[in-house]
Formats: sequence, C-alpha cells, structure tokens
Amino acid sequence: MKVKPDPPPARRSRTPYVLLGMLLPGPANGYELKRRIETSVGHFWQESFGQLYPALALLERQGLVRQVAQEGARAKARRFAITPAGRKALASWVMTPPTPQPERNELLLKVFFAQVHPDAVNAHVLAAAQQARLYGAQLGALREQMMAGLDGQPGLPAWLATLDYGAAAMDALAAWCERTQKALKDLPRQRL
Amino acid sequence: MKVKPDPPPARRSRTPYVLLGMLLPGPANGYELKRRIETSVGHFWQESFGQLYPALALLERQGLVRQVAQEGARAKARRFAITPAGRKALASWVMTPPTPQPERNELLLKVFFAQVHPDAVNAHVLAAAQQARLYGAQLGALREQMMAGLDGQPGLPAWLATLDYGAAAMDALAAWCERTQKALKDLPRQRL
DNA sequence: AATTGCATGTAAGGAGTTACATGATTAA
DNA sequence: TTAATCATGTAACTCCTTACATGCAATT
Repeated sequence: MKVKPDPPPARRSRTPYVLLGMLLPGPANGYELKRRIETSVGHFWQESFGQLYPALALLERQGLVRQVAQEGARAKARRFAITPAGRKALASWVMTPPTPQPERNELLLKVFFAQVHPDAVNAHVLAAAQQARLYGAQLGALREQMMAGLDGQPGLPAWLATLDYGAAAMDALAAWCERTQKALKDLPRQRL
Repeated sequence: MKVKPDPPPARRSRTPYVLLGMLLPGPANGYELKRRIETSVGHFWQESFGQLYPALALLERQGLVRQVAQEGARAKARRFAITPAGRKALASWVMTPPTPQPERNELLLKVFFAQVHPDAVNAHVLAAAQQARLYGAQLGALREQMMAGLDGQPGLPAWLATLDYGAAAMDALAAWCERTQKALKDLPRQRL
C-alpha cells in the first residue's frame, strides 16, 4: 500500500544546460544570458526570466556555476562563470541523444479542419507563407553577419548549421503553403 | 493596492477544439476520440487522457457537446455528439489566425554546442537523418492508404495537405542532416 | 478462467509563461 | 530630472504528462 506514489521520472528541463552552454564564451549575469540566448539560439529556443533565474540559482547551489566578481560599474549584478563540474554536466547532456519532443502545430490542425471554413484557412496559409519568406530572409541576413563577424571562431560551422536549419525549414514551409493553397481551392464550401 | 493580481489572460488550450473537430464525422466516446486523434492528426498533434477527459466534461457543461445514447453492446460508454453551439465554437476557432508557438528544438541546441563533443553530436544528426527518412516513408505510405480509402471525401485534400507537410518537413530535415554532418566534420576537437 | 482490450477518470507534479514588484544605473 | 534600460527575482496560474485506480467486455 502506497500513500505517496513514486515521483514521476523527472521530465527534465533543458534550461540549465542552455545556461551552461551560454557561459562557455565567458562569465555573464542573468540578464546577459537572456540576451545571449535570444541572439544566438533565439530562432529555435527561448527562455523567460521566470525560468532563467531560478535555474541559475539552482546551478549555483549544485556547483555547476560560480559567482565571479564584477569589476568596475554594474558591480551589483551577479556574474556567473561555468565551473569544471558544469562543463562536465554540459558535455554529458550534449552527448545524450535528444529526446524527441512531440510536435504540436496549430496551423496544421486548422488545415485539417479546413472544411469548416476553407477561405479562412486559406488566409492562414497565405499569412504563414509570407511570414516564412520574411523570416527566412532575416535568417539569411543573420547568416551573412555571422560569417563576416565571427570568421575563424571554432564554433562557427555549428552555429551556421542551426541557421541553415531555420532557413531550410522556412523554404520548405513556404513551398508547402503554395501547394496547399492550390489544394484548398477545390474544397467544397459547406455551411455549418 | 492589489492583493490579487488580474488572472493571466487565458493561454487557451486547443484540446477542446480538437475534440470538437474529431466529432465532426460522428459521435464518439473519449476512447474513440483518442484513437481518431492518433490516426488522423497524430503526426503533428497528440492528446493524453489526462487532458482529454476533463476537456470533454467541460465541453458537455458548456453545451458544446451532448451525450447520445449508445445502442447495443458497450452501452456503458459515454458517447458524445457535437451540438450546433459546438460547431459554432469550432468554426470561430478555425477562423482565428493560429498563434505562433515558440519552437523548441533540442537537436539544434546540441548542434549549436557541438564544439563540446563534435562526434557525439554528429551521431545525433545521423540518427535524426535516419529517423526522418523512415518517418517520411511511413507518411508516404499513409498518404497512399488515405487516397485509396477515402477517395471522394470532401475533406480529403486538406487531410492530404497535412501529410504533405510532414513528408516535406522530413525531406528537408534529412537533407539538412547530410549537409550538417559534412559541416561538423571540420569542427576542431577540443577537450573539456 | 484468465487475459487482453475497452473505457473513464483522478492525483501529483514538472515545465513554462505572464505579470508584478523592486531597485540601480545610465542617458536625454 | 526624468525616462529608459539594466537587473533580479517572486507569485500565480495554465498546460500537460505520467502514473495510478477502477471496472466492464470480449477473447482465448
């Protein structure tokens, strides 16, 4: 007889590992970490402050990051550096195969139910195509910037690869939208 | 002075709308709805029983579905049908532009940190390519089945479009994986 | 008779977002 | 001086998954 069931087996957050990885180039405070995330992996990963600060505090308690002194101005800000234990934890996580997270796509859901209102869904698809093209162009521009500004950095090929992923995904999405718009044109208009 | 802050503005679940949509072909119980979801939109949307049953109960209280009698065996099962109000609610949701949900991609995160252990990350990418090709093939087979078995159904073009999305995404993913494997080969091996 | 599948739920807890609260520092 | 930005956190709440509990129906 069990009063308390076993704790569920740790659906683990990836937030701490992202923070550890973002500390690789050098120490930073929480605010800076947030910006590093936005400007480097922001197109496929985000963290909110509500996640970030508690995770950072936990990392410190675990000895995976340690506070370092901040010279000069802004000395109040809590700057953290990754520790050797933190590097080990990060490496161990990187080496673990990614757990496939179930996809959820609201646009596809609406396309699936397109019979309910074909014209409205077609408008969603058109908007998605425009967004995809715009976003793909932005990623391309960002790619140029990174290649120019970070030439020689050892991590550059990997960073570019993540941008390529985004660009390829946007291309594929835009192309699918065009095919889908044609396909939805023939849907019978039915009323509720 | 506020003791109780305003309730956050309803990050709304899409579960009820999926259920309403799945009731369009006809009445079903919760168990059947789960299976309809798995076999139709399962490749881009899933619901667990823990979500499904409470949502279904709420829909009934709201008058968007109503219980209908089940003739014959399995008469204990609670079968539901969508109501006119339910159709209206579904249509209203379908017509609302999809809210873009922030993507999160753990594979890309590991690729971004590939410098930490390039060989392990390359193995992840290779595995992803294989999975993508396998899954793409499965979607193609499913597409053939649907075209053959559901020919003439008014919703068929839209249903096929969602399968096409999955297939195109898998193609793009597999192609990106191959490019990325080549790009990661040149990453310098550095130790912790 | 026993096992598998059908069927309906609840409990507990993690993950994550949004909004709020608070203050220091810098720039106009 | 005032506004914007930097900076750190907490509170409340939603979403969702996993695990558990329970029982009936059909199959072997």
